[in-house]
Amino acid sequence: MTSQLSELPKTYAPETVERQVAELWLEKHAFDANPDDRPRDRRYVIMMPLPNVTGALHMGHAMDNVMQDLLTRWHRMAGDNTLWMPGTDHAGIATQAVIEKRLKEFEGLTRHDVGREGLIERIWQWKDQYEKRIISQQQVMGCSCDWRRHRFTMDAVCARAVRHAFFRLFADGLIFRGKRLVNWDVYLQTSVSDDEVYHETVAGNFWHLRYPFKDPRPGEPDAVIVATTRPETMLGDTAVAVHPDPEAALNSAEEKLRAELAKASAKEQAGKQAALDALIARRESHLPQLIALRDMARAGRTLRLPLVDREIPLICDVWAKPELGSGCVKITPAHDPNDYDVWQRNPEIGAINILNPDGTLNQHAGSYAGLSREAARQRVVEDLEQQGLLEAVEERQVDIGHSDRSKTPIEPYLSDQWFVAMGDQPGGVLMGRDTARSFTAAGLVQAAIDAVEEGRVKIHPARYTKTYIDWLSEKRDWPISRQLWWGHRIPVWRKTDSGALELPQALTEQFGRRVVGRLERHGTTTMLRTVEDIAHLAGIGGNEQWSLYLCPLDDESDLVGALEQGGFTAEQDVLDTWFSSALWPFSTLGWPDPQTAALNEGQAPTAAQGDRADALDYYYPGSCLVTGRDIITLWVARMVIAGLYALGDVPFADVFIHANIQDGKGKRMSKSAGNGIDPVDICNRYGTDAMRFVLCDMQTGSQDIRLPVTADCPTCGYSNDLGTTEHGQTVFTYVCGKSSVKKKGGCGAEFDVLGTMAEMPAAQPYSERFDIGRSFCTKLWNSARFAFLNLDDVPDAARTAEELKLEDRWILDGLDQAVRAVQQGLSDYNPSLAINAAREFFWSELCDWYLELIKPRLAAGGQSGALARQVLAFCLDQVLRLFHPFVPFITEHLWQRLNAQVPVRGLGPWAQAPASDVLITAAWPVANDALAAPDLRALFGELQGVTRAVRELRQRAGVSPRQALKVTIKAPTASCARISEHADIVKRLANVSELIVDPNAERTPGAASRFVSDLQVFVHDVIDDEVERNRLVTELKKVEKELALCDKKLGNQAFVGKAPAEVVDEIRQRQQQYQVQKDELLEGLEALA
RNA sequence: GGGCGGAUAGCUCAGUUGGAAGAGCAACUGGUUUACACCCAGUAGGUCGCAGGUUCGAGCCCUGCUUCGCCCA
Repeated sequence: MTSQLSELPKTYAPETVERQVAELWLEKHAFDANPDDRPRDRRYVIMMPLPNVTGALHMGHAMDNVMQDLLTRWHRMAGDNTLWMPGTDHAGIATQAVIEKRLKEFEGLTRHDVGREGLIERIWQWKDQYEKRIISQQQVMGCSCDWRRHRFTMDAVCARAVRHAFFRLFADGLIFRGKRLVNWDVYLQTSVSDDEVYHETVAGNFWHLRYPFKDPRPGEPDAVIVATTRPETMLGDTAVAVHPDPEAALNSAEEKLRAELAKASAKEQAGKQAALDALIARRESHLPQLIALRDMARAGRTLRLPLVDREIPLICDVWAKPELGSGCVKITPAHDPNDYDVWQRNPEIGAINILNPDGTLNQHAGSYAGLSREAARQRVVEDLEQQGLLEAVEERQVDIGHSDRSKTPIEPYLSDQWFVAMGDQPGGVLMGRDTARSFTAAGLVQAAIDAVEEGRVKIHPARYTKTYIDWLSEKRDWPISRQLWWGHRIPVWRKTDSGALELPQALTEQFGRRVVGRLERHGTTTMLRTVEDIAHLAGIGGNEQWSLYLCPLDDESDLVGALEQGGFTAEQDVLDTWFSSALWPFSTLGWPDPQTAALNEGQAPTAAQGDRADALDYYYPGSCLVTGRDIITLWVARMVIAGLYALGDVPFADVFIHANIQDGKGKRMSKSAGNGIDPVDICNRYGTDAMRFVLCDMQTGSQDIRLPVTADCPTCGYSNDLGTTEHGQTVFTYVCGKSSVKKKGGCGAEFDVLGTMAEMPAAQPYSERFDIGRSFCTKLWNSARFAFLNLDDVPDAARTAEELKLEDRWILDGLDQAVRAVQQGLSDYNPSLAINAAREFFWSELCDWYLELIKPRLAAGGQSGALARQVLAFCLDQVLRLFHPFVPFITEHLWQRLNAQVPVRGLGPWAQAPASDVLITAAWPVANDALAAPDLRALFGELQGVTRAVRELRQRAGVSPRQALKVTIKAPTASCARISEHADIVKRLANVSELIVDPNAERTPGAASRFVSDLQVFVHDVIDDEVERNRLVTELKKVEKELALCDKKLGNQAFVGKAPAEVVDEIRQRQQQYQVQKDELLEGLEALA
């Protein structure tokens, strides 16, 4: 009875299987999502967190993608109309920084050498190359995205969405221009957001400077001392501040210290006490002078700022801390965030910007103009010292912000920037204009906070909700301009002039539809939204200065021509990347108008097809956003805001935050750090499914994941643990065998791990963690192989549960429990729980027990064999379905083979397996009460217990597994019949030749014994009586201990009185069982004596 | 400085509302009975970071401490 079909190869070969299966899915259009008549609750949409085109994907992205694919495949099988929307992000600053760096390294050029157009062209080439690479990586990983809908944040569809969103925000008065202190990257010459700044503590100095008063009076101090870590900024000082009420400030500082001292631990006490003493001493040493200075400030006295010889006021402001330093502080509003705040409170002091965009000093720095920051610092210190104005220099650890992009120190810098107003607005903000869901929110951020607090967006794990709310609650305006060339140009034209304001008619007639404006004059802002709004512009005249900002909706020539004709100049800055990313959940679906979206050739339509809804209507709002926690504030919050603003509804109902992948040292994997590994390398080495299995297994929901990485040296083959191996010339290379821990071997040759160093031999990194994934695939493969050897002529007859044997019903019950657990695990965003429930069933129940049990039935054939084959085919069918979302390739391949051999499966109407030509769209298994057999679990468990006891006794006695044994079970009379009935199970699995069940059995000489709850198992003729006696003594001690524990508990009135009845009952039963075992043991010992 | 998370077997990690401490890998012992040695059977290994507290009962709840990491200022 051999199969028509060829036998499966003995080992699983992922590379060929994966290729075939990928082609099959493509051929079946299995990833395509098209609107149909399925209702809203039967749709499932995931918008991919768009990877940026800076570089290729690493294992962290692999985790993100696999999680999304897992959910996508699960929902697709469950019958949802499922869309997984792929795409890539232009990542303005990151990408431009990479290209500029390469330009410098390989060609020695700057962006100014190649020009705006030239640079952008180079970036597009880079983008094309890496986008291709990223998509191919995702396809290798099995991502089942609808590739026909792939978008890029700078393509025509997304660009139009950006223009519309900007236009609408502008018209609503939510976009404004203002002077703000920004983080200035002097290398890239752009502002960077707070999120793009990292802090490092470095050794620095604290310089104490002396500023003389302009004309001190007798008895007054003739100078103040201020301290700074950046002495060159003194050139931009516009004031010195002293606290308005130094005594009160000292009092409150003292009170606070006393409170801390009171609850300080013994260890901290000494330090706190010293601080307190110092503070009290200051009252004597500093307070009188600070009060004098305060009075001088109130009297309007001024100081002479050294070096530039500028007169600056002494002012009162709470930023000055009487308890620190001299109690006075220099104020540099244009170059320090705190000083900027002081300026906001004291506008009369003004602000002086002393920096050029490239970080050199400008004309305001007098004779220091043209110097770099570093050179200026040195000169300023020297000159002050020469003039006797340098009081002291302290060494000090200084915290310095660095740009994440260029790795250079950030300079706080006052400049004009565009912002989105995130806070509450007078009159509120209309959200979802022109939609059925429009509503008015207090402000953009408030709408996003409400959405989460009201549960319309749920974040998993829930604790990240706090991160989201806390960040948003600050309601900070969003700076959206970037001084870059790569990105969406800010669509604003401006003109600053005085006198009459006239506009070309081509502009005025488009007002409200294609142009809106913002007029600023003498400190007031007027929004120009309609033709009527501009009527009174005619009234402007005289010498009055004004600035008019116009926002055109598009770049059609009539508008651009009119703007040029009117003397307007276009903004040079581009938008923050996150502006376009925020629109991602709907820009990708064709917003604002899916009917007219400018799709690429061959792409799936966004427009309505026949009587089907358009893509935006059908797929918005989406279902789940899957991402890492670092992006909650940057992106998740902004998508919620944008979705609510544009469409009046949240972009997704759930946010699934998964773990980050770390290297062996616990550092987050990233390409730029050189500790990343390419998932494709792992797929090639272990198989894609193996990688996916392990990623799912590791995603437990609470912790980040450590992935120790190894690389075999390409020169000598030595295995280097990259967690301890030392780097070579760059962070991307390592030196074989050179380690921070002592080890032997290695040849000392340098190698590369990412293939980025062309001239260096490259190693392919791997991690032993993926072994278990490969083992799993092999096991699945081989169990299927075994099944196929036995699945010819499987009947398709309807069966009843009563026809089945114990093991059949037991395995179906196990299957049902697994189905429920997998469903629960996936619903709870706990892939590890889900995959392990499935694995446990498949491996520890189906393979280890069921397959072993039915082997004789399969061999014997007949009715019992036919039944076993039918059950086996059904179980295999269900196992493949259950595992498919986790390990799609191997399961699809085996499914094809199963379909060919056993096209019709199922045990009858109560246990169906609906046919499907491809597994990817086969019906997902659902919980089935008809399969459940909870009453059989205890019985089968009892038989497993006996089997294990016999195996253990055999092993302990050193008896070969091949030698059959004689076994007697002493059981309570009530249990005897049911155990005898299923004695075959034990006989088969423990290699027992003769099994007697007897309520009055007694040990025979040479028998080893073991308890299995209330059963006692005797394995005959395997042991010396002396050995058995010793074991019984040991066992007795253990049992007596347990018994004493039970007795103690039950003797405790508090326990019996207060604990729940079922808990007390359980202890009683336990006590009883130990009592029986104790009696048996004593009896046994007596017999041996 | 504020917030969040981790510390459980040699390693990587689970542990649901408090009610006899778990898995995988590694180790050890035995095994090629025709699916699988990437396998099977069996064994050993833990003062759940430390100290208090609440409770009849704490890995889990509360307080403090030690230590590591992340986020924010």
